[in-house]
Amino acid sequence: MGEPKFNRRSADDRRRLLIDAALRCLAQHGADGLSTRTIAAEAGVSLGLINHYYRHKDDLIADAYHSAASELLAAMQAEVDRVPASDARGRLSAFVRASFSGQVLNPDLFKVWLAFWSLSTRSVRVQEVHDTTYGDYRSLLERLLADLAAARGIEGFDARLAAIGLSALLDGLWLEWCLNATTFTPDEGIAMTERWIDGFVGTATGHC
Amino acid sequence: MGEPKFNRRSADDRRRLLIDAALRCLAQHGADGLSTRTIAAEAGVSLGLINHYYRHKDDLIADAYHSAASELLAAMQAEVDRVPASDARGRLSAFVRASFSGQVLNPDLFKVWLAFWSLSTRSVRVQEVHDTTYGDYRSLLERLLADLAAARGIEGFDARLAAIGLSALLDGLWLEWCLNATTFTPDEGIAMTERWIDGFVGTATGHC
DNA sequence: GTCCGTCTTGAACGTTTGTTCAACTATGCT
DNA sequence: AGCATAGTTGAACAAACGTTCAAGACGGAC
Repeated sequence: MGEPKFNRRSADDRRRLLIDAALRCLAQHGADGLSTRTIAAEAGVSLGLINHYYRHKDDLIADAYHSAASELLAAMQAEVDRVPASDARGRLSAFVRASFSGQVLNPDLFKVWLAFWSLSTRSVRVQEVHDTTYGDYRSLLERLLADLAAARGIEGFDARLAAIGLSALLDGLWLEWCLNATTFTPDEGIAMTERWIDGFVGTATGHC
Repeated sequence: MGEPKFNRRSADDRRRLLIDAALRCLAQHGADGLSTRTIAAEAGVSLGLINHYYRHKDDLIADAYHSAASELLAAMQAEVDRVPASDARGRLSAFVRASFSGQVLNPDLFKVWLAFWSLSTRSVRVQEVHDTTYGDYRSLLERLLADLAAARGIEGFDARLAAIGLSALLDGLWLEWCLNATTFTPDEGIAMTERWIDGFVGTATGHC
């Protein structure tokens, strides 16, 4: 007669439910407001279920980090792929534009990442997730930059260093904007980054 | 006869003692390991003393943020001032070198800043400290960049935007290195930043 | 030497934390 | 229909948290 007190789900469904709930909690309350009880309430399940699927809270957060980072990277890649491979410069611009879109330039997302970074200094599990996902992120940038250098016939271009510099500039602008959104506008951020790209690629061979 | 169980100190001395202890705790254990009991133990005082000088723990952290940021900025300014004002480019290089010195490029310091950033999204008190200290930081950079542009006779130079970009690049490289020190060396970071400066100042007028 | 003011102490309180586990129940199988 | 399995629950636990406050002790004033 009465409604069932709970439904049974597959392990994959449950894990996704818990991960999404954890990400919402992090976005809302930051790292300090993230407790097993908060996550359970947000997911609409009982407290004990979390420890049934994750031995420790940190394991869930590591999974959430991996999920969020993968999703973000996939979204960036999709934006890049809207531009044909023949237009190497345009693909790079698509990446930059995506980096300053409302989905990324978001104080809530910043709170989530702050929590991940904090935990990565304490948990090797999270540290590993960071290393792999950030490596993928930089690989994408490196490929885009190398393609551009190749298209312009630039030789001896250090794509690795360029990718590190560009990702640092993007991350730094993202960081500053999330900490205080009044210092500059997203458009100014885009202009600054575009200029960096042109400067770096333009002077890579030592001439103009 | 016996040693006194405690010594009385001035309010300023006590506050400094507590601030330094809090900073050491943050460097060691990060934001999560920071409790009033840990700070008290590190400072060698009783638990109650903290709440005697600071109504709330966040007030102590805000004070610690202000202290650490001021000290860091003063150290940077001192390094810059070792180069004569006539050498605008050299002063900027001194700032860059100081940014990649062992004192700054330090995972322990990173943990401290992570805690400050996390708290700044929650406490208006800490947010205010961030806004003022970061404003000072960017003002110094802006002055150095404007001096360089003036020395080179560049007109229409947007020092504000340049300072934002340079600080973002520096912060981004600092962030990446602290999260994973194997991706690039400090010297590579210096080279990248120097190149950014030359590129930005060189192309500011639109010619080579 | 004694006294007073206040700086300092540490026990105590009420929350909240992560984790455990015995009990319960939905669900597929026979 | 009933059984076995396993997904789910929520009470319980010990530990740690920030904060309060009455009691204690140092150190200067007299």
